[in-house]
Amino acid sequence: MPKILVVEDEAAIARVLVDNLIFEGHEAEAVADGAEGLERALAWQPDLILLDVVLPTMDGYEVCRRLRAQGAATPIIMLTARGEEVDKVLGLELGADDYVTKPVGVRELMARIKAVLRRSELAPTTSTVLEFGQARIDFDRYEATVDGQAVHLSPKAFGVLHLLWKSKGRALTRAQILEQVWGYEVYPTTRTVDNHIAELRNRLEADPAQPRHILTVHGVGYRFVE
Amino acid sequence: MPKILVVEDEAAIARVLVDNLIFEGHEAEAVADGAEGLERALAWQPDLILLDVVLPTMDGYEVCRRLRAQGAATPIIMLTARGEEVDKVLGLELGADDYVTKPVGVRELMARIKAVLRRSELAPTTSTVLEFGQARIDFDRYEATVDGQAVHLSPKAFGVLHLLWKSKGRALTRAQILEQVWGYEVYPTTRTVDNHIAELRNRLEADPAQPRHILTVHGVGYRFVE
DNA sequence: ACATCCATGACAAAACCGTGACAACTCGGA
DNA sequence: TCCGAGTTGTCACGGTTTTGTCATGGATGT
Repeated sequence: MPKILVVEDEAAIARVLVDNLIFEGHEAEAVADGAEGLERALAWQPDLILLDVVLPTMDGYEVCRRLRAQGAATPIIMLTARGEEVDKVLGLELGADDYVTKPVGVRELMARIKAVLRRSELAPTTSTVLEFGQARIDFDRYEATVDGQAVHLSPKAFGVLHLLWKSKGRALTRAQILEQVWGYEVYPTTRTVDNHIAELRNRLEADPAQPRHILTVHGVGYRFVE
Repeated sequence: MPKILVVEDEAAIARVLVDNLIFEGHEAEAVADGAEGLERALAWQPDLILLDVVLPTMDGYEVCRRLRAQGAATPIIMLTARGEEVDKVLGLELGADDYVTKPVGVRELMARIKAVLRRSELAPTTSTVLEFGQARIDFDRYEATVDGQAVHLSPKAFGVLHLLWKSKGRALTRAQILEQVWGYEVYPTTRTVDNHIAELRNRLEADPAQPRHILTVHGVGYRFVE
């Protein structure tokens, strides 16, 4: 259950936010000024901070800067009024993870929160090595092995597999795969994708006729499971 | 091509909006009162709703509240007249995604629409996993399990179930189901729907003869309850 | 010039879908 | 309560669409 700290001086908005956060199954707390926000953030160690820019005692930018200076990696979503300078918020200088412009729909805000939380959970997945079954694929080195034996994969095959892996589990249409791997301009037949899928299965699956990882979703496209 | 519903009682404004939306490449429809708006929103499943606050039969706030109560996640842009009490906190609570004050430039409104649509695409889809009884269906992965055992569903079956779920609780006619899942041009017999319902019941219901979730509404169609 | 890669099209295999027929059921009226 | 019209459940069949596979020839880079 993620802990979320709301730093917001308008009581009505703070209440709405906290209520919704709790309804979404988070643990939520609100404080009304900047100094208190900083203190609470350090003491409570929330998983995410919703930080208004305009605050008494210390503005949101400053809170953000000081947190980062302390080495806190907590994701921060800034709440800015429409028309405020937004560029610097996301810059490295401040290190906020996202920002929203008020007024903002609760639904959208909740969605952003989910997105940021998910990203921060997944963050350490910097690994470029995929392993499944007997196969091992290193996308940095463009190397693949099965049972320790090197097998050759074409560049496109690497691309397709990488995309499927990044989208782990989700079914992707052939059009999506083409767009992502081939790029916008080029548009080969969707049948082309099948070819590369076949190559991957033939070279990586134990039984290419009964694939266990590179799966077909009839009428839709393909998906990958580890 | 995103579908956009305009709920606006001033015919002149509604017409301008619809014309512009169509010109921008959207599919657009207008209705002139609140109750009708709610009904159309549920039946047509638009991708975005432009919702006037002042409406006959049911005001915009109420339409918004009821939609959200039904679990609809459709993005909503509220249209308020200048000088009206724009209670943004109230709006926040109701889950509108943006506000626009009339009179508004068409260009600005179109820009907002684009922004909201883009955000809603990027937003992490509010759970694509449906669970009921012993069944679990992941619409992203096109994967279904019962008691943890994988079961196979055809693409159309996924489509039908997804629609019923989005309209949870409400009865849908076979014609509505065909329109949403199959699309405009194609019009198979309504009996075809029964087939896919049968497939769903056979594979997902504990006792297909006594369905507890995928229900028949005699003389109307089908409805789904969790 | 050579090897690799890749897009295309043709064909076979598999999955899916629509249809129609008939049985079972529902509901309202007699 | 019974009956009949209309509605829904079920099933199997055949056509259609989608996918797997392969061979061919063009493109690219060495």
